[in-house]
Amino acid sequence: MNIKAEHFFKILADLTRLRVLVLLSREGELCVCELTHALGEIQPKISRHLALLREAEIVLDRRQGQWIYYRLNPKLPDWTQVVLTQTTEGVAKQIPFSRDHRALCQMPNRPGSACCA
Amino acid sequence: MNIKAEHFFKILADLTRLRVLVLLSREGELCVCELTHALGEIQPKISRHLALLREAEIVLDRRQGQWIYYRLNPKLPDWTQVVLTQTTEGVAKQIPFSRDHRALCQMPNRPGSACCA
DNA sequence: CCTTTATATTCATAAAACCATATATACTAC
DNA sequence: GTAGTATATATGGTTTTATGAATATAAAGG
Repeated sequence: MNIKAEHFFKILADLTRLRVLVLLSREGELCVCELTHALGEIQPKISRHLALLREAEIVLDRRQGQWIYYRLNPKLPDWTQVVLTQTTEGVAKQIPFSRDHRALCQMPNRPGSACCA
Repeated sequence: MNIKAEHFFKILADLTRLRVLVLLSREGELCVCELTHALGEIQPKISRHLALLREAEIVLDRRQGQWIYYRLNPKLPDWTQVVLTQTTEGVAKQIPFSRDHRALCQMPNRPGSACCA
């Protein structure tokens, strides 16, 4: 696959999308309602940003019943994978990224009742 | 030093700034007229983007006579350094980055008469 | 002083990005 | 079928960002 560096960074240049990517990187796969709860944002906002990530082929989605699960695209070019990994590690302990993770773990009635490590 | 991930990526999310950073990463230090020639852009445009990079503390500048030389800030956080390095390696052979480097090497009357490897 | 060269900044405009609200679609269960 | 939940998209407004053109500043050399 092919992604222009400029476009790749444009996608990362928004706090909401960055928070989504950091969470997906830590958790592997999350549905829209989990992301909405973790970030404390309204659902259309999350969906719009997920659409941008999906169009850029940075994330993949799959439907399971009424839920749609998103995950990082494993076929990203090597250098973008390193960039994403480094970014995730670099900011995971900072606000608001650490708070997002905590909120996710405390989400009630989480579909699939997944549990954060 | 302290730079927010979101802001860092906003800075990288512009093709002109990315070209400047890739060149600086390869060459170490370049003055404004070298960057202007290498990218084939008008001088105010380059200066404006350099100002943004300088304000974000991603690059440092030093005056030498009538020239002002720019270089990457060595005190960037580790993760941003890795990101920059990976980006540079990832795009160095692609257009327009490869072309910028060639244009720089072919610049006539280059101050300091530096020579690209 | 004046001229030339290098660099920075200001200004007005145009394009892009983000947002909240409202609405539409899709699935599930009855 | 209807109701409820999950997700997506469309609309209109506001803010941000990039741009070219013009102008300003600073150094060097007469």
